Amino acid sequence: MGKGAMTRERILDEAMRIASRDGLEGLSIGGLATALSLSKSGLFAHFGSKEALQVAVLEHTGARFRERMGPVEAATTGAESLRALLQVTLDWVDDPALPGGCPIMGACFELDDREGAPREALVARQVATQAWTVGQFRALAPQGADLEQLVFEYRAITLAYHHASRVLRDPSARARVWKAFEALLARAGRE
Amino acid sequence: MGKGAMTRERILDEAMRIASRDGLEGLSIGGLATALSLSKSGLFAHFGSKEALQVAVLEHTGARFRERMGPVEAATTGAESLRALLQVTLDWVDDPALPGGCPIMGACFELDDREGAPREALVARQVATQAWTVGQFRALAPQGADLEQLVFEYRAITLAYHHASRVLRDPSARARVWKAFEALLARAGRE
DNA sequence: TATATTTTAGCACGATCGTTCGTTTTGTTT
DNA sequence: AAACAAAACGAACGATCGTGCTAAAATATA
Repeated sequence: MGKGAMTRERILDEAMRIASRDGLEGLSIGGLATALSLSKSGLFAHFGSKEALQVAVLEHTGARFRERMGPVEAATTGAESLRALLQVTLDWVDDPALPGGCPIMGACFELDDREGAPREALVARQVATQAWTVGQFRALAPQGADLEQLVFEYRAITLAYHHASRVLRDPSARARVWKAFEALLARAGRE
Repeated sequence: MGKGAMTRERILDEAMRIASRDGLEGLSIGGLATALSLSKSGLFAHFGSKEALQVAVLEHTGARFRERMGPVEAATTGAESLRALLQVTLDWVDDPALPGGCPIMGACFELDDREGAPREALVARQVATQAWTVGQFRALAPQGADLEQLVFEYRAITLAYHHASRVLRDPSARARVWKAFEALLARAGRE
């Protein structure tokens, strides 16, 4: 890996951190450069535009999340996979490297009504994740089950965790998540 | 109502609209003034600071939402109340006056990690809403039920609607919401 | 080590940000 | 109609925004 690629990684790690707090729009080139002791123009040259930087941050964030999927891939059953995914997700949201929670969840509420490359990058990632999750539910639900419905409710739980934990600062947010998740699993098996 | 109060209302209606798209931070005094054909300083004088404007927008949004609660108050049972609330919420999120969805939901992911008056105003409102919803679940669930858990899952559904409808643009988002909600009601009665 | 290429820095630009000030217009009250 | 209060305006401020351009420094290649 050349030097350019290395600084690019350093930049994106810090950008991910900042975007988790301030969002992709609140992330500024100047502030990012200062935080890394780089010149604004030097940093800028790595991406060419702010929009390209935002796309890079989204992809970098997805890659960093994917690095943590070891326990999920180690699982053997659909239920185990989903349990592991949820555990990884909760830890991800609470990671100190993300002082403002998951930047992708934040981007969902920031880019939902904006057109452009960042939104497209975001949606593509969301759709891919959704497809994977559908597959996990297929492995544990009886044939004919409404798999997309189950995924809808699964994502609902993760969004509610973000809300309960970060907005309300409810200390029992994790317990609520697991209770809701097990109820969902039970319903999936029954349906 | 004096003239000052009238323009203030006009300002806040437009500010709510813009904040729904661009968030409370993306909402700018200059842009808001231009959209209303007012001078920047004249508009600014109504609030004294951007932070105060943000707080005013949050409170104004809450008031506008409360104006739509008629069907909810008309309901007689807890289940009917919650059904009506959910219906009102879905229509609210999709209202053309809010091109970017509910500004309060957006604020939840924008202010969650920021300290200050706007966050406090937001959380106070969320806590009050939560208390009201707990009361509705109490009216339909058997004694000893985990009411806070039910509210957690109720809010999960509304957050997931925002996501499915606005991010994924899933045309069956509403159907998913109602299916999840009826399942939740059934579980509440059983528990 | 000399050369070619990549990476970083410095400086400046027009635009916009939130905010302050003094003035002028508008509305209300006596 | 006169006097007062409220509201809106216009201009300017320092700061920061994203984005060019050019030169210097650092790295990779020969």
